[in-house]
Amino acid sequence: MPELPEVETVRRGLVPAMVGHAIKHVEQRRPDLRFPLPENFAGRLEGRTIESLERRGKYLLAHLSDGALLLMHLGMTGSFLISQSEKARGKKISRSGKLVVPTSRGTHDHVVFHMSDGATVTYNDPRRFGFMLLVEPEERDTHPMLRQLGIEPLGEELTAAHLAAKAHGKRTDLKAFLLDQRIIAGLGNIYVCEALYRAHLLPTRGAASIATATGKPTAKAEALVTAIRDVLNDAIGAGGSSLRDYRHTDGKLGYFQHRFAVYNRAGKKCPREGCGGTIERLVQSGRSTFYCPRCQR
DNA sequence: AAAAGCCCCTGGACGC
DNA sequence: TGCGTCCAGGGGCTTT
Repeated sequence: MPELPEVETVRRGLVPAMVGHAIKHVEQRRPDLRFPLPENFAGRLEGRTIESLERRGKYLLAHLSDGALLLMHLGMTGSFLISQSEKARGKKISRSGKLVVPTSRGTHDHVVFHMSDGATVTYNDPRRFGFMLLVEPEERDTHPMLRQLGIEPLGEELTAAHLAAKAHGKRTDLKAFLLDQRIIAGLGNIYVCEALYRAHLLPTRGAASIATATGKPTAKAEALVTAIRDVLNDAIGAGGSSLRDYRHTDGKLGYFQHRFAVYNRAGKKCPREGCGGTIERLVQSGRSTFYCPRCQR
């Protein structure tokens, strides 16, 4: 799933098709994703224009012209595909007289947005861990799904001092700390592994070890902040990672997975020049961690 | 209050 | 070819 770089890539892909355009029609093909879709979902969207599309952590927030917010999360396997409607590209009729639907309809296409400019935006999600909710404008920061979110890692709030202050006194290991969306919003299993590798820090070390006894940042906290920013920016620059069913809004793949140093590379050589170590896998709080035991301390 | 498990769901990879 | 097992980018909820 989509972590911050993938969600940001999706957001950028959706903007031309959705922002500034009205939602003409919504096809809702099942009553629920992870949660039930909102009451009268299509009716509350149709006729509204999407004024902007924001990302907050791993969430997407579409600001609608009536003030409402369409809150969307991709879960593990959610993706959007943009295509042109039959009308916009001209209906194709086969010799038998049947309408040929230009876009193949996947079995897990759950919601289809038909936009006023002729684009269709299809939400596909095999595991249905994703969700869509409608949120009142004043709930932008207080809705239960958003209230607890921590800082944006690409904003100015991510500093060594901030991280150290949050880590001070924590009993968890550093990996669980970074995965906690209440601390930093948007990091997931891949980019936490990659950031820890870049910062030369063991995922199993205590979170509090990036701070002094009084909660001040150490050099480790500085290295971690730099590593987090760099890995996220590199991944966004590469269009995110495409693992399994994850795709861009245009159906193309993201290429960052070719640059994973540790994620999913157990048994392979550490890519660092002259290291010669082997990437190992371990399980922390039920999830795979990949790291280089020679580079990371 | 914080931390650790369990669970939601589908599908792909792998072993037999 | 078929079946069983394990694993997967997340996160809410329940239990300790």
